[in-house]
Amino acid sequence: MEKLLDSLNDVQRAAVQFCDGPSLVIAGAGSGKTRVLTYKIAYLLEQGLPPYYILALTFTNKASREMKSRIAELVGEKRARRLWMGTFHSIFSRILRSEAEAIGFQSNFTIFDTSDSNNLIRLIIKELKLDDKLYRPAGVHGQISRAKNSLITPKMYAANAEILDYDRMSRRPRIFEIYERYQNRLRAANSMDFDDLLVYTNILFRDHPDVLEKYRNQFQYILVDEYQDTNFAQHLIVKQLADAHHRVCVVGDDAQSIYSFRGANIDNILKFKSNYPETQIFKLEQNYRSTQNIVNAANSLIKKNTEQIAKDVFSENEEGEKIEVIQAFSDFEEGLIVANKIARMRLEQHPSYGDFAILYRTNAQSRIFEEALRKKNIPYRIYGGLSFYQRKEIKDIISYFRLIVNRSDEDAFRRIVNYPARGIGDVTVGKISSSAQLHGVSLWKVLSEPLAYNLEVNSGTAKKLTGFYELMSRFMEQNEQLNAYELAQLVVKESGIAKEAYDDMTPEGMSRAQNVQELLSAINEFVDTRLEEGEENLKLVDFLSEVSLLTDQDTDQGSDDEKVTLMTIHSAKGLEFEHVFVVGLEEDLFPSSMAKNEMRGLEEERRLFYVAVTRAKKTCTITWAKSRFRNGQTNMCRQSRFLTDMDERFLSVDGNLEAGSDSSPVAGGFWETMRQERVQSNGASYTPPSRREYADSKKRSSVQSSSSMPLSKEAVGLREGQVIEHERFGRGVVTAIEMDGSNRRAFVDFESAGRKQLLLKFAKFKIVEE
DNA sequence: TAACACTTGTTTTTT
DNA sequence: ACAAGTGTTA
Repeated sequence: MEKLLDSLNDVQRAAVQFCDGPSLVIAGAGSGKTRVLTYKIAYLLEQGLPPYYILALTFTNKASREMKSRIAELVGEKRARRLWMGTFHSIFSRILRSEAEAIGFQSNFTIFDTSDSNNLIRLIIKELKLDDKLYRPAGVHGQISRAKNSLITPKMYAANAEILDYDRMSRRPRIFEIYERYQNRLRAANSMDFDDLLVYTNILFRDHPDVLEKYRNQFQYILVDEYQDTNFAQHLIVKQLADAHHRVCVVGDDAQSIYSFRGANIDNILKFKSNYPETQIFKLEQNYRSTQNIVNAANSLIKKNTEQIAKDVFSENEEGEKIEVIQAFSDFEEGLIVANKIARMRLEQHPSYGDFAILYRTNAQSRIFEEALRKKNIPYRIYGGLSFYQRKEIKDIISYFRLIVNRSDEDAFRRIVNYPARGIGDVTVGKISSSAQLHGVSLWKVLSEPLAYNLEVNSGTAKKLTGFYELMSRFMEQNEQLNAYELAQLVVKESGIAKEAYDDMTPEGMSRAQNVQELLSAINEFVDTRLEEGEENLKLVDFLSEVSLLTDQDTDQGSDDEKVTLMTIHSAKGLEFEHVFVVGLEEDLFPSSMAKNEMRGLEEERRLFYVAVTRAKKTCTITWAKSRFRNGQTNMCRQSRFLTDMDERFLSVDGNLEAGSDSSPVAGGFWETMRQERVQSNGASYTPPSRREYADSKKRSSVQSSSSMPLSKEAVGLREGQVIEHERFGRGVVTAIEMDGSNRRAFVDFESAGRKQLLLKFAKFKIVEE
């Protein structure tokens, strides 16, 4: 341990060793925050505190997994595993499951994700016969979510004049009714949405002092990472748990608070000390990550914000290159410039592709970079977009699981009662639903005793319903014996999903089939790894409770891959790269048009930009485009105000930084011709493709391999003419490669299996011949 | 009831 | 441009 402490600087060490009271660690970007947290936990363990007395809360699953493995390196796997470490949502869902009865739930409650919530809200809006133009599910859900994050119950909501005024002003005065119904429906379905996990934890602690006492005693030391991103509900949970002993350490950086849209309240960190007057504050100000230039540029940027904790982040690394600011003529050219620069840097120095990251404000920007990179044969990996578990076919299967585990789950019921199609349509479901509402029971209950609830359907429909009922009942019975994987297999087979998926030979169908397969493997892996860790034979309910809190951020992490990383700035938080490109620095994009009107919003955008720049270790390049194709139109753009927020001493700008005056939108047709005629030179000149070619390149761009690239699951280097060996289909020649949304697919003539289309994301094969 | 064409909103970020 | 939701037709 001594040696361990020696590797820390003075402040870090002091922060690690201070364990007797509340502490606030203000951790500037790149200042070794995670290091302090992990060492601190190791230190606590070393002092003799048992691991299960330590509660460590993180913001993402990924962060907690990483920290866990780093702690395991320090103190051994065995002890690390017994820590209570995870996201707020996962830790408290675990606690809620074991205390479920206290708050009137069953421990197998379902967790709704955002789209589940939106669906339910849509349904309620319909039932209330409200205008769905005004009451858009996502908007209403946002409002409800905000209320929940502030621990405002439906009753409080309905009694709060200020909120009601606000709703009336936005011409949606009946949100309070929707909220109440929504909450009742969730409860009736033994379900919680994400926010409920925090709300009910608070209620649990508030109404059950004995339970609170138990966890207070258990969690002798509490650590919270990314404290600047906590919302009121989270803050209060921590406060309640820490109130007795005050042994709580929160770590964060107010300058990196970027989640207020989700209810994060920067005041939590700004006012931590007033909650605990005896708080010790540690400021980690030395940045070990970036060059001086990057740190200085970032500092000059963040200085423009008003609300913040004073700190002086500095770097003792080399001075480094200035931040290059490049203006592109169009979004298309922006992609080319970045791809070219990556290629050039690869030649001149020798960085691995994994050292590069392209960071953007919105996911929609990724595509243009994908295309540019693909043209240059640069391998890349995209994070974000729709997650595996959001795909329809996956959600459908999961819904089977949900209904098996929790028969009150109305949403799941609706989803699968006619999937695969078994002739039970909207009318029938409507009948079941109104009968269920009339009698105050679940849909499943009505289905199980149709006569008792006066369900009137014709005999044909009745037969179909019985069929579905028996099918599900069998699953429910089997669930007692079989483990998650065995049952999942059974469900896929017997429900007819397997048949439907594998019979469908369209490319979409094949991809669906592969997704189903992928899900089964995931479940298998889940059961296997848990088995290895010595846990019981896992049931479907265990898988479900884990999977509902999983996001695409967590699925495939092979970060040291030889691939350029493309992601939003939000998902880049906490990461670092040698060479970072921050792209799309234009007004109304970054800062987003949504945020620019309010001071707070604008400052948050600025912090977001700060986060982006400080991801870079060696070089940072910023680009913007004078025109951009968005929502089916090409628009002229003005350069972002953030560019002039930075001290130019740390920048190297091509052209001038004062934005041009052209801000009027330009019609697409006009712009297309411009595109063809104009050749912009930034060292790299190019001839814009004709409209036709451009469209083609989207659909049918062929990918060539660079031989040094290791063949991964995604088979980045696959190109036409190669011979591959496929797991199921054997040998075949690649005849073409196409893009299909975010998926690439290859057309292959197999020697024995004939012509097939493979989704490269999932296909398992080797390249045998060039 | 299912398949299909049509209309509409969407694009800020995610546990 | 695109996906998702809605309404219309077979």
